Amino acid sequence: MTDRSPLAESLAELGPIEGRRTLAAEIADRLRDLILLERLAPGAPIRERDLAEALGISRTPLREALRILEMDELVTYSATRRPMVADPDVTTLAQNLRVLGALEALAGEEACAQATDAELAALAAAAREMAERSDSDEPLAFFRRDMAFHSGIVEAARNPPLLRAHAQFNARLWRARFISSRRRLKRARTLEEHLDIAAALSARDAAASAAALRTHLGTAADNVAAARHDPGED
Amino acid sequence: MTDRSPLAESLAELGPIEGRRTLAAEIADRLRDLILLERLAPGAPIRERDLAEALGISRTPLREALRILEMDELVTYSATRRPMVADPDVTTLAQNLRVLGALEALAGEEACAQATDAELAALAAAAREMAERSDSDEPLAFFRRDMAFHSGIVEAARNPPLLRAHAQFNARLWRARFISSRRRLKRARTLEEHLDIAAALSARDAAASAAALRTHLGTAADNVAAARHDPGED
DNA sequence: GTCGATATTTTGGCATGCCAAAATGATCCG
DNA sequence: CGGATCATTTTGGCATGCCAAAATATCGAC
Repeated sequence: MTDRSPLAESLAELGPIEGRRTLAAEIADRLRDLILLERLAPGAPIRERDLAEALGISRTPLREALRILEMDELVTYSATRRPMVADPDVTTLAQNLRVLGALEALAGEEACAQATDAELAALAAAAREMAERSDSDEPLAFFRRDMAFHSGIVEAARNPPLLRAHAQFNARLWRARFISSRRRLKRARTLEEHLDIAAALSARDAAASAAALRTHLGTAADNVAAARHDPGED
Repeated sequence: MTDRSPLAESLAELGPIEGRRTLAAEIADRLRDLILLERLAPGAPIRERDLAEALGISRTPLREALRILEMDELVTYSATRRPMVADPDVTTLAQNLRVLGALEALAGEEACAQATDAELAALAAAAREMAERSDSDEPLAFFRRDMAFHSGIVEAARNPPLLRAHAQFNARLWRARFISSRRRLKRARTLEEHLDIAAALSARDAAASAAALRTHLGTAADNVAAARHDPGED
């Protein structure tokens, strides 16, 4: 590190100025996780005072966090401004899924032009590994691999705004996709499609990648719809 | 209106419960306009106290509004959390524009399936009218028609999440697109492309609509890049 | 005169408090 | 009893105040 005065140095050690985050952002992340994992049930009302106390913070940063989650559509407000955990219906989920499909298709295209060979190889390896472990993997582990594969594609596109938008829509759909993923019905198809996608990417065939991703997201939409109509099983 | 008790009625008249909005949301909208119209200059630091006072509100709702605009990427924060009006570079604008293109392409596809004949006719009429008025229109009026045409397509898709995402990205790009639109360089091409889009939509040809919108947004990207490299003129 | 240390001011983050409006519960009349 | 009315409590919205950290100004040494 560069030379600094004794005072400046001691200050630097105690208070890192880089990458500081606000409580609100931190809380938004925590709440996001709680919502995705259904520790906060969909449709459940959110009482600011209680939740703030439970989190050990005051209402001000909590309210800012709720604003963030409102933009993410993970928290909605009643007509009388009472906040609650979002609980989108099938139609809304399908609409979001189509947008996600368009975003991933674009990501696939851009990844063909922007990704390094190493990245594409890693994606291909991930798809292969998923296929091999398919039977042994626990639902959550399988699902995480699935999500990581998709996120990897978007990262490879090297388009930060796209990455953020993708993360946003992905979060909205996380729960629904996880639920439908637990029912192993179409795992085989999912895995095939992943391999198709990886192949198209490795060939740097933008059109094929986009097409493969679109049909894959279409499959996801079918799965979500099916899971909603026929809840039980797992 | 339905029968109500005298008391309930008088209360209803004074305090409309429907569609209530918060100050923060209101302020976010106002600030959005101020940013888009450059009454708040790109890159300018935002002092919460001053701005709150200027708006006649306290810092709390202003801060919540800034959170909203941060998600919209119209306000950014320095490493030390000092808020300022966003000032995206050309690369970022191009990246956002590609996302916007993907969103509009999807909107075009869905509009082909969802829009009413009347909506499509209105879009075609709008494109035609724009072409006719092309020479007489003031830059701002021309630009507003342009934006309205695009928004009309997205509305016709009847996909609320898509509509919101589109509005978000559109806002990010508003300034840049307006600036490039003022330089009338490629008005003719813009108008042609609008007619192409309208034609594809009227034919309810999803693939053609998507393709036309994509190339159109590509043109927009070129225009933005050109305007940045060669500022002056108008 | 310039650079660096230190004092001062400014700024954003968070907590607290108050208020109006909505939700809830008690009450009274039919 | 049932339903409307009124009292009570709860809740979210906003303003205010305090604090720590960053920015700026001040000063001093070389």
